[in-house]
Amino acid sequence: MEKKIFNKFLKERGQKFTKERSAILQRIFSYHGHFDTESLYLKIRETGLKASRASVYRTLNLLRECGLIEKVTKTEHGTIYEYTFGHEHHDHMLCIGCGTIIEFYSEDLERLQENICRRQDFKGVTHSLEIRGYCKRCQKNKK
Amino acid sequence: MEKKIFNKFLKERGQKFTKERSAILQRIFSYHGHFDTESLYLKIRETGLKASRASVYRTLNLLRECGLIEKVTKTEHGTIYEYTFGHEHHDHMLCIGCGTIIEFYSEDLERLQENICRRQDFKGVTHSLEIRGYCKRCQKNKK
DNA sequence: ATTGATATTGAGAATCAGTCTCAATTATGG
DNA sequence: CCATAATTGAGACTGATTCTCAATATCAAT
Ligand SMILES: [Mn+2]
Ligand SMILES: [Mn+2]
Ligand SMILES: [Zn+2]
Ligand SMILES: [Zn+2]
Repeated sequence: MEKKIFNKFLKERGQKFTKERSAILQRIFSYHGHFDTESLYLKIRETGLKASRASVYRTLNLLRECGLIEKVTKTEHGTIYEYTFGHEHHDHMLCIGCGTIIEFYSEDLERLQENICRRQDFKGVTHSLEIRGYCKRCQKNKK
Repeated sequence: MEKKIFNKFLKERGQKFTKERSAILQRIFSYHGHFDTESLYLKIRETGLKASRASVYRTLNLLRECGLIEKVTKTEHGTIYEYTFGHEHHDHMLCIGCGTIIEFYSEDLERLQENICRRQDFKGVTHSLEIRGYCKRCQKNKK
């Protein structure tokens, strides 16, 4: 399914659906969640498939333009992406203690943001809300 | 006022309030808003004061720890900070067209976020909400 | 004011994610 | 199969940020 979408996207731009791009897409699809560029690159090597770092970076940009993945956040160690096709929009809590990412979605929150944009004559396209703090477990460990 | 705070912060850690740190703080204070590291560095040179890039980076980190400034966002061209002391908390809309930053604050939004955290047993410390889209002017220009 | 212990500075080296180069290779429509 | 244009990958490059370390500045105690 996602292959079809990517293929169509590439065709429309006169670009090619190569082995490397296929390998990258396949691996990302296997995550069904968050991943960073370097892990992705290493995972691909591990599994015998091949694609250079350059191709991984290039393909991630294509997949983003195509709408299959999104940047979640930039850490000191690189950009974190997530596979979004077939996943509902959501925002993130990030535990400062252990790095855990909690996903959440609130209809009220989304609606409220739309109202705020309207009030400012701003046409919102995307947004990212990241709440940093301590997860349940890390709160306990601190005591 | 902000000098006093920074000074106290440094003393408590056995650190020194040097000419360079003073120059950097002074310049930041003159912005009363958003700024990026490189502009800050250049501005300091322009005005005859002196501080190396290394000192600017080091001092920005200190000021952040001290709570006088905050990171707003990371762009491809570097980190953007803002002076927060004496300014109320707010979030940002970022125009994809022209780069304009609009600040906004919503009591409802803040309260809603707190509720969401509570529901997940998450202890929120900070958050950043960035809405990307098109400002009033850029919406017009597109037509 | 002098001293001494400690923190800071700055020039340039180092780091590191991400991008670019370009010659060799591959996909694709006909 | 062919021709053409896109892609690949190794390694060079970029640009922001951090690190190194010898020279210098700060400051509390004398
Ligand atoms: Mn997610
Ligand atoms: Mn602001
Ligand atoms: Zn945690
Ligand atoms: Zn605009």
